[in-house]
Amino acid sequence: MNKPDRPTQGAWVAIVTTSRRLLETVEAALKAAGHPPLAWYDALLEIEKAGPDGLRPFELRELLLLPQYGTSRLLDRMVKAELIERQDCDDDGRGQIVRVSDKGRSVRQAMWPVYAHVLSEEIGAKLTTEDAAQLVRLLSKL
Amino acid sequence: MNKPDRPTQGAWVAIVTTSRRLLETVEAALKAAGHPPLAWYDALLEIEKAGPDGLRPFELRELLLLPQYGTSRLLDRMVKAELIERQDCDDDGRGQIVRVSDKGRSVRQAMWPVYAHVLSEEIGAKLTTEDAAQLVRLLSKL
DNA sequence: TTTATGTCGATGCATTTGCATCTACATTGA
DNA sequence: TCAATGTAGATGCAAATGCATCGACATAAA
Repeated sequence: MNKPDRPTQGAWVAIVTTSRRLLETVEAALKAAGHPPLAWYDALLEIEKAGPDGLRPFELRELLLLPQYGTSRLLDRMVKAELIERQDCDDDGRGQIVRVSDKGRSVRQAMWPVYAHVLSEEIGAKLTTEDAAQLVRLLSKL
Repeated sequence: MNKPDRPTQGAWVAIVTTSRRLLETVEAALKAAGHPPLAWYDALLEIEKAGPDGLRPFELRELLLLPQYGTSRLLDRMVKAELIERQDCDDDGRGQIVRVSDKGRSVRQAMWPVYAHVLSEEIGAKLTTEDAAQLVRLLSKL
């Protein structure tokens, strides 16, 4: 039961506060532009990447690391917003297939510039390429 | 409206996923040990640091970067759990003073080993002191 | 003083999350 | 084939969060 040393605590605080601040900035920018939250972007992206065959909700859950009920309800809302379509699965009577709609595609496209802009300003402008690579290297140890 | 480059996106993903995973680990450990969530720890720590004079809710809000209503309700719950005491402020008729109770102190003390253990295992064991310092240096640019 | 404006903190209401559990189908194995 | 067990996804209910607004007091300006 070791106590974390000072540098460890410093790293922890830096990670948590930085990530929280950046997330809030992104969410605020999306909301200000009248877009859905970031989670919808992530979901739309994965569903889009899955192509015309669509994606099973449990696959999305694994990709986004969401709880099962969270996934179910996220999909509910996105269906209601007509960004995706849910269809019963042929192969598996328990399951479903989820696909993006045209509207979903265009919403995701519209979100990207807003999202990208924040990332450029908040990260791209503040880290050199080497900094960013170094940061990834360090974080990937965790 | 620059597009973020690859390293920038990589850094973003690394920050967000790492921080989420670590936070979930900490929260899960606290819950498994029958303790309150991490936010309570942070609040208790700040209130304790404020000493016998206590702390004004708006000061806590600034320290923890919480929304105003979030602070108000966090304090509600902590008062109900008898970890802190709320008292009307003499100087300022609108305000209050918040202080830790003995129970609050002991709960925070009990939380710390659980918290510390996760930090040691998940960060301390995986980063050298130099890594941690470097990480802090990079994140503090953001 | 009075009045306007600002700040502190609470709260009603809608939305979201968390937890536990449920239903329906699938798979294993006797 | 039929029980037993496992997996996909939904959902009722409680708790937490977000948003807007309010009431009470403070402060500045007339």
